[in-house]
Amino acid sequence: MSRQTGPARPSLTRDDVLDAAAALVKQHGPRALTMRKLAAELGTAVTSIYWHVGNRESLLDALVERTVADLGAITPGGRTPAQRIVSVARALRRQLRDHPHLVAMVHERGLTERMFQPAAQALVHEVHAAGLRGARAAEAVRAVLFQVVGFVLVERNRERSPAQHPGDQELWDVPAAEHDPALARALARGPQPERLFTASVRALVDGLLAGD
Amino acid sequence: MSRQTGPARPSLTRDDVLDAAAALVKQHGPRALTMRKLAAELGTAVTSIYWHVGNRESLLDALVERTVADLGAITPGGRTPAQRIVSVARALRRQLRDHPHLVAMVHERGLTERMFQPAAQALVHEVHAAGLRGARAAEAVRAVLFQVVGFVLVERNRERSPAQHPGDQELWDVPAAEHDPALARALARGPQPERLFTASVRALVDGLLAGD
DNA sequence: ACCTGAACACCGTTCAAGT
DNA sequence: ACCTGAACACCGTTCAAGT
Repeated sequence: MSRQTGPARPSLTRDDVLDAAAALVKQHGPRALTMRKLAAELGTAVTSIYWHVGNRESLLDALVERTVADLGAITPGGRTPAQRIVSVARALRRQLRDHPHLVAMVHERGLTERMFQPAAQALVHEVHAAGLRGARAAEAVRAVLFQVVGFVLVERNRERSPAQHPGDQELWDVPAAEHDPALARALARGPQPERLFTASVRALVDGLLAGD
Repeated sequence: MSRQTGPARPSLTRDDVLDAAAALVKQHGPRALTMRKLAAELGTAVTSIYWHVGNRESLLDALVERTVADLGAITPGGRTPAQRIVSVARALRRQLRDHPHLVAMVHERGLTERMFQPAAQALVHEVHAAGLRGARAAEAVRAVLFQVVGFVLVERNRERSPAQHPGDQELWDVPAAEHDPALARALARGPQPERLFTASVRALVDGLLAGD
């Protein structure tokens, strides 16, 4: 249970701590990140870690901060503004899915706004290009952001607890699909997140751009 | 730190435990629900609780189960199917907001599907009335459910950590609002959840019903 | 059937002490 | 400036023992 990567280290760095913490989180999630396990992994006393990062909470803060900073830009693609908005949403979801524990951690820390700043900037631009102005435009941007983050949160959770207590089949079938076997089948099959996400965002964007 | 409600209790009941647990969660959230605090609150030994509920995890499971069961029906209102779908979404959000810790607990336990069964049934009905069939209908139902749950999750979190690290103002203003002071102001003001929610759901539903 | 205290293995964190 | 062990106050859970 000592350091497994890299050569002998002269003295412990704040970055060493962050690296080891990141590795632990990546493998077993934030709950498995224990100050004591971390110390064991680094081959130091628990209290050394406190000297470098303050405490567990600020360690996690720093970790999130660093991960967010490394995310990379979001560049829209597509011809129409609607297409480009959808592509931003998909890129954002992709980023979040690539760092499975990040969403929850960002979410718990209330850093959502900061985290989605690049995506938000892109969205502002595209929404403007689509002709929305003022409060309507702001609302559209936020609607998409909430949609994406919310979706990924729900989706991530579905994956973590794979066997929903009542299986999808048994849960849906009774009176739901009224004379519509195709609907019944689709419900029983369970959601297909990729399709569902794209369809949802597209519908939302269409609705937002259409006006009321 | 002993029992504060009701008269002397002859012997500890599983329901007593659940009641006390519910009270603790209601006041300070699930994290504050400690087996030892709970025992203190009930005036019993910690180990008695284990006899009645197994362990902390199943205690929380039971708590969620009971709360969900007590939620009450969702009855759509409005004239057009679109209006009725929006009203289901709003009713669902209302239910979730009335039990501030419920969403997160349900979410963590992967009981989302079960929890939204009543709302889902109503949605299936309305979506069908709106003319959607088969896989399209199923997708619409799920899109709305994901939208509502995701929104409430994001929203709840925003409330828990009120001061976003960079304030909304400073975060948004730089290049975002291009020659659109009203947009800049709206972004700086921060979201108005009630309005945003309604607008989002309406847009999503419009988009879903419009077809692609 | 129900309740108890003692004990175990884990936490995060502080602090005085070392180099 | 950096690292250490000891200690504190908390956890969840098990178990043998009581009534």
